[in-house]
Parts: sequence; structure tokens; C-alpha cells
Amino acid sequence: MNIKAFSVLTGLSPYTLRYYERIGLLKNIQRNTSGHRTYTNKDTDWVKFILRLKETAMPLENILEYASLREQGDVTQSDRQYLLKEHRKNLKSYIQSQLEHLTALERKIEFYESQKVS
Amino acid sequence: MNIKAFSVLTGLSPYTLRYYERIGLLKNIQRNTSGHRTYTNKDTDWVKFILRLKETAMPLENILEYASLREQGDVTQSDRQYLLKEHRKNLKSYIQSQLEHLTALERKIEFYESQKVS
DNA sequence: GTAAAAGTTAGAGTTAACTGTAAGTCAACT
DNA sequence: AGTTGACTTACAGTTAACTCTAACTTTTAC
Repeated sequence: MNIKAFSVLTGLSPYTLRYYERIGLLKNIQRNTSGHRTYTNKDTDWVKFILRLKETAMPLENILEYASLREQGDVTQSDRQYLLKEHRKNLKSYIQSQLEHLTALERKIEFYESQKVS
Repeated sequence: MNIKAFSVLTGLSPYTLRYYERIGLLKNIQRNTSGHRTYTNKDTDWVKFILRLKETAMPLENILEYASLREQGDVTQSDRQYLLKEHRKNLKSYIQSQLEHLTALERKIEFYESQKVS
């Protein structure tokens, strides 16, 4: 699949896809005979995982760290698991704080409600 | 209270506090006779609310919109409530998606677990 | 009363994460 | 076979949100 199709599939612009490759987040992207990138289903899985980490507010720099472990093969599995466990911990407390913010927001909305037709 | 004390209280650097004032997020900050800023408890409440919105991923530009309504006084209360209701809606679905990401993360951690001592 | 610390402004610099441009090559369609 | 559109690279520009610098004034501590 060419870069346009992969862009549509992943929701990342061709610019961003080339950028990710440049910073080392995507590696070993195959090329066809004329030098154009060709993406595979394996690439799709990996990008979807990157996006998951990104959407949970992990900076590209940290994702890059995970990517580099992944590149080193199976011997790094427990390191990767450790990274994900740390991330899980952070994500849990992040969600907790978001829930608290939601409660505070509800209270503020209620306050505005109580001010009506005074 | 001077800018340093207010900085410690809010967790925002003096640079950031001046920046927020410059972009119009903080208005009518009082000055003492020598031109130094003096912050009040009212300012503290407002900054804490700004931080709440910021921590729920609201861009400063949107917070600015809320700030501008707030500045126009009581007649804008229902507009402000509307903004907050919209934000609540977004925040709820945002939390929902974070929970889904957490589940996926758990699954990945489990996968790494299953790969151990093979 | 003087030195160090903290305040002021205007404006420049930084960082992360893209996003766009220019100059050129390749592919698809009539 | 020619034109239109998609691809390539290297590198420059953008955006949000700060963060720092320089030059200067004021406050605080000894």
C-alpha cells in the first residue's frame, strides 16, 4: 500500500508518516522499485499502537524508547512490559484526575443553573 | 501577594503568569505603588479554574473565550454554562476513550506476561 | 548605604510535533 | 507521448505554550 492509502488508513498525513520515519518511530519501511514507500499490515498494527500511546498523552520521545526496545527483538520483552506497566500506572492516575475535573465541572454547571431566573 | 508567592501558590512560573496576563487570560491584576503586581484570593480562584480547564486539555484559546465572557459580567452566565456543558460532553467522551486505551494496555501487558518463561 | 535578590518591559528564543516548499522523479490516464 | 497528479528528499516554516534575555527599577538583608 502506498503512502496515501496508508495515510487514509491510519489518519496520519503523509507529512507525518515521513516525519515519524525520519525520527525513527517507523523503521524498515519497504520501497518499491521506484523508491516509493510501501506499507504492510504489520506497519498498520505498529502505527495503531503508536497512536494508542500518543492518545494517552505519551510524548513521541517515550514512544521512541519503546520503539527502540522493540527493534532489539525478543530479549527486550520484559523491558517493554515494564514500560507499559509504568504507563498504565500513569494512565490510571491521569484518568482519576480527569474524573475529578469532571466532577468539579458538574458542580460549576450546577452553580450556573442555580443562578438562573433569579 | 507578589508574583513569586502567587507563582508558588498556583504552580505557574512568573514567566507564565505574565504571559497569561499578556494574552488576556488574567485581567485587571492590581499593582502596588511601585508598579509590581499584587495578586488577590479572587485571582487565585480564577487561576485554579483556568488550570482545571487546561488540565482537561482545553486549549488556552478556548479558555480565553470563557475568560472574555466572564469579563462581560453576569449577562453572559448562560453562555458560559453552555461552554462548560460542551466541555463536559467532550471530557466525558475523552475519559471514555482513555478507559478504552487502558483496557488495551492491560491486554498488551497480559500478552507480554504470557510470553514469559516460554 | 550598598549589594543581592526580585520586580518591570519588550522582544527574542525554545520545544514538540508537525506542516509546507522546492526541485526533481514516477505513475496513470487519455 | 504528454500532462496531471502522486511520489521522493532536504530543509524551512508554523503553532501553541511557554521561557529566557537585556536593560532597568525596587525591595530586602546585612
